This record gives sequence, C-alpha cells and structure tokens, in this order.
Amino acid sequence: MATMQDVARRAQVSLSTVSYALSGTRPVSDATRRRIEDAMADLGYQPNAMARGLASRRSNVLALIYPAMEKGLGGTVAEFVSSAADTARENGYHLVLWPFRTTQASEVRDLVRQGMADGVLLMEVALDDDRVDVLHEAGVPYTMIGRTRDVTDRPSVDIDFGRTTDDAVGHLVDLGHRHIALVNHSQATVEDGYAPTFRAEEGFDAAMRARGLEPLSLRVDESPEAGRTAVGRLLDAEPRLTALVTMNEIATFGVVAELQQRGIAIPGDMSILSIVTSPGVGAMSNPPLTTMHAPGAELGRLGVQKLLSLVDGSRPSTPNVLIPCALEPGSSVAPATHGDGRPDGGLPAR
Amino acid sequence: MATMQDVARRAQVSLSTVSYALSGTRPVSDATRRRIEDAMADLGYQPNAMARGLASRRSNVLALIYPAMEKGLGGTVAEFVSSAADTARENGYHLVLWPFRTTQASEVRDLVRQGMADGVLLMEVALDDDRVDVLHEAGVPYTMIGRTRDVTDRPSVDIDFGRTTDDAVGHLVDLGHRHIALVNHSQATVEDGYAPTFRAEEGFDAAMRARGLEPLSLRVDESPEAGRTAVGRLLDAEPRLTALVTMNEIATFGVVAELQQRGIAIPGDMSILSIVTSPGVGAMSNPPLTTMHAPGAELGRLGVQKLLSLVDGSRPSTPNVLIPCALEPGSSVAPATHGDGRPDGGLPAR
DNA sequence: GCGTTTCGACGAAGCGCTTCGACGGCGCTT
DNA sequence: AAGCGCCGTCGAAGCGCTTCGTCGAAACGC
Repeated sequence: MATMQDVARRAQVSLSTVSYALSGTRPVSDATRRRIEDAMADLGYQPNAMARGLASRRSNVLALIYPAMEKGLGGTVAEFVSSAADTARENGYHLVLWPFRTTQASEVRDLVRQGMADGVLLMEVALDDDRVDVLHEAGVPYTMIGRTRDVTDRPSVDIDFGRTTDDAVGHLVDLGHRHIALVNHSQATVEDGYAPTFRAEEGFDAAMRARGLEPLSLRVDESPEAGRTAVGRLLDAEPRLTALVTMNEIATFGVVAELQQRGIAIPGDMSILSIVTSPGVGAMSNPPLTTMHAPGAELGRLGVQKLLSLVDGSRPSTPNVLIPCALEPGSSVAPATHGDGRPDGGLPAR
Repeated sequence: MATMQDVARRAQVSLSTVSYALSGTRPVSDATRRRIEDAMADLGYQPNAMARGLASRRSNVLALIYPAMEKGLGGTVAEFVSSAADTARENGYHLVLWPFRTTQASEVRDLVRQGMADGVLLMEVALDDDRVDVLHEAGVPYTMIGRTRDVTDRPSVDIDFGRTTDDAVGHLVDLGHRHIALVNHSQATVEDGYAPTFRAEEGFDAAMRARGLEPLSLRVDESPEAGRTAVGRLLDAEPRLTALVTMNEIATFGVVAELQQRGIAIPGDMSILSIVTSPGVGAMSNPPLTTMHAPGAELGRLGVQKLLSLVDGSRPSTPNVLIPCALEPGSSVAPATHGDGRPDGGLPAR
C-alpha cells in the first residue's frame, strides 16, 4: 500500500507538502498540487485511516448505540440506521454499531475512552439513562434520538409525540369520531422507562381533553394475542367506541383480527389509525391500514447532522428538533357512524 | 486521557512492559502484572484505538457492506445486522456500516485501502458482483452472505435454498398436496442478479420434479396488489392448486387478502407456506402464517466468525456453510382436500 | 538598492502504541 | 567456581500521518 512518503517522492516534494495539498490547511501552488495529484492517482494512494486518526486525534468515526431489537421487527429502526449511515458516509464519516442497552453505561464509557469514535448517536434513550450521563461527563459529543426525562441542554432529535397524537385525534374527530381509544405499548416498556409509551399516552390524553373528549387508553403487550384481548377490554369499557389509535404494530394485527372475527367492520364500524409505524407495515393488513409513519429516515439524517455540528464546531449547532409522524392514507379510517350508517353529530360544546 | 506511558510511570515499569502485560505477548511476573493492573484501574486507562491500530496494523474493525434496504422492511436484514454486531463485539471488534450497492465497487476499494477495516462482510451479494472481485484482488479478508454465481474458493455463508424449498415442498406433499405453486420475488430482482430468486426457483422446481410433480411458479412484484393479481393468474394456470409456497413477504399479504375475498379458505381450501421470511411477519397475518424462518441471526454470527477466522489466521478456516430455513408452525397449512373435505390420495408412482 | 513582507515549501517533532533486540540476574549444570 | 540458559524487563525504532516552526526566494515599498 502506497504511503504519503511514496507520493511525496514521486511528486518530488516533501511529505508535509503532500499533507497540506490533501487537507488544504496551508496553501500549495497549482503546479505542485497537480504533480501531487498525479502521483496520488498513479499510485492509487489512499490515506491511512489509523495514522490520520492518531496524528489528528480525529477518527472520522461516529458510533451508533442502538437498541436490542428484541421487540418487534424494527422497520423504523432499520430505516433510521440506514439513513444515519448514509448521512455519515456523505460527510466522510464511518458509522460503527455499538449494541449496548441502558444498563451498560460503563461499557460505553470504556469504548468512548478508546477514542474510536468522535461522537456518539444514542437511540432509544430511556427516560432516565445512565449512558447519557456517561457521555456527558466524558465530554464526548453526542446526540440523542429520543429524549431523557429532562432534556434541557442535551442535544437531541425526536418524534413529536404531542403533535402526532394531536394530529391523529384531530383527524378522527374531524371525521366525526367522539369515542376514541389508544392501544399503547406494554406495561413492560413503561417499566423500562421507554419514553414513547409515556409521551404517546400524555399526548393522546391531552389531545382528547382539548376537544372535550374523554381519553381511554390501554397498555398492551407486543403480541397479536394481547391485541385480541385488548379489543374486548376496550369495548367493555366503552361500547360506543368508533375509532382506535394504535401505536403497537404487533398488537395492531391482533386487534384487526379480533374485530373481524367479531364481525365489526373496518373501517365501517371501527376506524383504525396506526401511529408511529414503519412504511410497509400498514400495507400488510387487510384492509391496508391508515398510518402515521415514524420519520425514521429524517431522524437519522438530522441526528447525524446535529452530531457532526458538535464534533467539528464549525457548523452552527442547531436547536433540538421534534418531527411529527406523517399521515399516510389507507383504508382503515372512515367517517364515524352511529352503527346505523348515519354520520355522527357535530362537536360537543367545549 | 491516560496513556500507556502514564500507567508505566505509576507502576514503575517501562512502557513496553505495560504493553506486554496487556497483550500477553511476552511473560510478565505476577507481581509486576498486579502493579500494572492497579495502575490501569487507578487511572481508568483504556488503550487508544488509533495508536494501537497504527502500530499493529490491525484496526479491530470489520466492515459490513449492506443492502439499500429499499424493498421491504428488512426484518431478516435487521436481525442479521444485529447479530453480526453482537458477535463482532464479543470478539473485541467493531462493526462499521458501509452502505454500498453492487455498482459501487470502486468506492469499496478506496475504503478498503484506507485500512479502516480488517475484514469485510458483504450482504446481498449479486450473482455477478464487482465488489467481490475488488475485495479478492485487494487481498482483504472477506466473507459473503449469499453467493456469487461461482462460489468455489470464495468464503461465504448463505441460506440453503435447495433444502429450504425441498423441505417446504416435502412438508406440503406429506400433507397430501399435489398441485403446488411458488410465488417468487419479482422479475426486477432477477434483472438485478438477486440470487435468492434464482435459487428458490431452481430449488422449488427440483423439489417438485423429484416427487413427480409439475412445478409452477410466478415472479411477482413486491407489493400487495401484485400478490392479488398473482392469485388469479395461478388459478387460471392450474385450477386444482391446493397449496402455495411464497417467498415474497409483501406479495404474500396480497395473496392472502385476494384468497379471502374470493372465498377461498386458508388453510381449508388453500395452504400457504411462507418461506425465507422473518420472525413476526407470519404472526401479522390472519390466520397466522406457517413460515420457514430465514436464519438471519445465525448467518450473522457465522459470517462474522468465518471472517474472523480469516482475519487472524489463528482460528481454523471453516468450510462454507449453508443453513436452511426452519419450519415454524402457524395456521395457514393443512392437509390437502379435493375441495370436498376428503384428503387427497397417495403419492403418484415416481 | 536594501530592508521587509509574503508565499510556498521543507524538516522535524510528535500522536500512543507494538515489537525487536538486548541485557541483567537467577538457578542450574559440570 | 565458572559457565550456561532462561526469565523478566528495558530501550529504541518505527507505524503513517498532522502540524509547528523555519527558511529561501520572489515581490514589494520607499
């Protein structure tokens, strides 16, 4: 493998001049630059990443601490990872995968100290997350995807659960629905401090109350069976239910199956709006679900950009961003009826 | 950040002794080793990855060239990536993501020359793939997930499509089915040189012929609509069809929807066996699909292990491995009937 | 015409580690 | 008692690059 020294010899210049020509840190005359470029091309020269990293104290590597991917298929996660890797690549960085859960803060610290990564992207942040503290103390640039409980002064990008749930409820209410329930993620996720479960619940409740409606929600395990059971429990609690907001992909399929088995038509008798889901998942249902897509790719891109702005202070640091999910029409949402085919009445007085 | 020199000073030994204590390359007395370990613990020392890499010419990084993830949700892919990252981590390696398609062979070569990775894992290899040639010529250790057309002397791990399709057909034939069709991936994947489409078709045809049955298969676009259309075309071609082998997740959902709409019961009138699919996808259907799960996690683990055995020649190099998909019972496969509820007859003479 | 900038290029000192050759002291043999 | 080998340790030479200080020569001012 050709070294910079080889290039220098061939171009009849000193090693340092080659370095300056490559980095542009100091001016190099056009004639010299051309000779150097020719030499590099002839030799197929590529700078050695390790040497560069050692000398410059910059590895050009970003680390992505990503979730265990145990629950669910991770369509959004895959989308996110892919987009983050692309964006890193476009900016001359590598993306390395660090599979660490919330409890492995010390492993994260050790790895960070090895100087392998210039910055860290942290996915699926828990409400209280030691990994974030470790990164903060270590002084490594980092960006959270998601947010801890208290997010002041901690760089992050996240889904805007408030707006997403409000948009979802608003959409259904506009169609005349008044009795709407949320099929949320499981109690287990809550105990793990999984933030989306909290934020969706809060957002849904707020959105309902803001419209003078009574929120009803259930934490449901991530399984089709749990989804089936949930249907019964929800209908017992509120028989007048005409719409469901679901943010639990696996359970949603159980919900759909159970409704169909009970002869409750989708969307005739019951509308289903699946939120924070991944592209393609809605299409797998019959009828195809109306969904609100999680902005996985966008978060990946913005997360990396934000992180890079911290890594090389040159770029201006952007404020924290929240992105709502986007409504994608399907065939599982329709105007509300009273069960007799007549559209529901107007809004109650607020 | 503490350096090895700091540790040496604190432990009252020379720099090189610390290095030997850490690597075990040369013997170090117990007393000295203890002093060094104490010093490292006191200082919270972690060896610098770049310096180590430069001096040893080993980065402890493996690169994963992964597919664009455009088509489909990539459940299997996510599983694979996750398992590969875990296995790398367990062996003290980092996994970096290199998003490059088949056409970007020169980018791959440049990156390899930068010495960032000690080895390369190549996913979704096409039947003819320049990236493989580039890696071969560069002399970098690599392992393919999947296989090029000619696989002799090229390290790889892959799904055993032959056994998977044979198991699938065998399972259905054991249940009395005689008229079985394959819903394959699209013509577009064939044109991209996507190997699984070929290998599944070959395997299915062979499995059918080996049992004296006439193979019937269709290349179907990756969309529910295409799946719906396929049903009509297949039934036109062979009205006596009682079972479908599908290896196109998205299309499968269309197939199921169309069958149900036509009043063809699953599995009463038509059995569906979804092969090379990812865990959880089957559960999303109603009834839950009987599937043959792609061994994503296993391939990830074996791929990394194989690659590592090439990277540090110490481990013995294993022969190439093919792993079949495993049958996971669901509710979409049942014994064949003649449409009148009676089981089908025995096997025809071979 | 000579001092003073300015520009472009050079040499050398690291970055923090691995690894090779060497060497002192110990226990053993003869 | 002298010689030998071996174990544990040390010093120094890089690995391939970045970056700082410097310096010669061309360009400029008065």
